[in-house]
Amino acid sequence: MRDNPRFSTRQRILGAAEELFAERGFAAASLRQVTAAAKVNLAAVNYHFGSKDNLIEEVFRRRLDQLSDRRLERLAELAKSESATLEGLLDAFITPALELSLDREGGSVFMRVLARAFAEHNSNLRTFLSDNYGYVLKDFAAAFARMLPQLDKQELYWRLDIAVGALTYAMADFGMIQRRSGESERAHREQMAKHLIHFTAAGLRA
Amino acid sequence: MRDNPRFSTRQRILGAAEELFAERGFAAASLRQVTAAAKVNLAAVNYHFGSKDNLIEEVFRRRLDQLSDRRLERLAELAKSESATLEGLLDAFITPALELSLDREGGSVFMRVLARAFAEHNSNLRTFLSDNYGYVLKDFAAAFARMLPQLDKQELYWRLDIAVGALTYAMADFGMIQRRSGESERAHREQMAKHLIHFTAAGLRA
DNA sequence: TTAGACTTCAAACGTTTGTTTGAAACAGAG
DNA sequence: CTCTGTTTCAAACAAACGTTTGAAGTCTAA
Repeated sequence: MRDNPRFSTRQRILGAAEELFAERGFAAASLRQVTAAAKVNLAAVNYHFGSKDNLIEEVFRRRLDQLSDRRLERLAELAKSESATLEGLLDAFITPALELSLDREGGSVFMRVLARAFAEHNSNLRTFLSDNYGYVLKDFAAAFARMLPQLDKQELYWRLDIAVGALTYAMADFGMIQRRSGESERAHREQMAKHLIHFTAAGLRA
Repeated sequence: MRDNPRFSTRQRILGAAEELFAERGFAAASLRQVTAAAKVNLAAVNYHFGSKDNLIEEVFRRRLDQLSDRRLERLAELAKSESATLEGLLDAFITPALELSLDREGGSVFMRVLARAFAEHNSNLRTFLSDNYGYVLKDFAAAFARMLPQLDKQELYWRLDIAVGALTYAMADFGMIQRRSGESERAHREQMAKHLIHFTAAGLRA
């Protein structure tokens, strides 16, 4: 999609920006690199998005609106059913991210962009993410609290913090484990999600 | 130390660079910002380090040489004693990092720089770190393999990957948990290490 | 076919970047 | 003191940055 003429200028810029932000970071990826990769004119960024900062926010918005909705849908389904487990709750959080990362049009790359947002101590970006998507984490935290009543608030928050770290790091593919040759991207990601759920569930319950 | 005249120009630059790299990233922190914070002349960076890239490597070298040595010392002590546990092994890895992060001269900031190195897909940097400090992770991985003989190689590597993610994220203080008012930095960090060991040990054993 | 809005384009704007330069200031040894 | 090597300094370099401009091109509806 990065440079496919059948997509609009807007979409091509978003796709190229996402890839370059994941690869080089927000500051190091220049608009000239982005527009060259997207095969559009340099001025198109400021015409369609107003500024580089707005472009960065749009890159997040395009994916996070859908991701947040899917996560909350799964959480709502879980709340209705009587037989919710800790693994099910983790699955509700992880599977939408897994599906996004398997999206044919560059979804996997976005998870790296998202992890970069944690590394950046950029307060504008953190405020934007917290203001617009913080309620998702809040809802999940409440569900975890109900699932693990034996843990006091402090203890729970410590463990959720650690779990989010493991999830973020793994979904961004920062680790050392490479996809085995002959194994599909999908199979690799599903393996990862499986191990992630198993590991974090044990850590949360311990 | 950042601008304390009793330290050498070289040390002041390293200190200021470490802080700004942690705060803004390697690309976004400019040499002019670094030299201004260190209260030294702009040209001093190229005089003492040759280039910005060399400066970045030196920021890592200054801390990682010591950190790696301490970790391997603890690992060697553990290998001698007969009563090694999984928690002890995790402690051998984490405690040196904890001590570094409590170092009065900006050690805590360095853990954020280290976490940024994971987020950066910069291949020069990754090669530098892997070439110079990869043997530490290798030695620890072998020790974990001995400690968890019931896990096959694939399973073990998945879990270690996830554990390293949790550790990296937590030690870099990327999470949401804030130090409670009235609690010392040391007490906060020690709490974190305790939870980290408990959580990861459960995940590895699960 | 023409009017009007929307989109693309090459070129230029003023800043800021990493790096280099050559002279000035400093240190310790003879 | 003078000499010598080391360190600091202000100034300048070309290159790259985000952004703005006004004209050229494209499309739709009348």
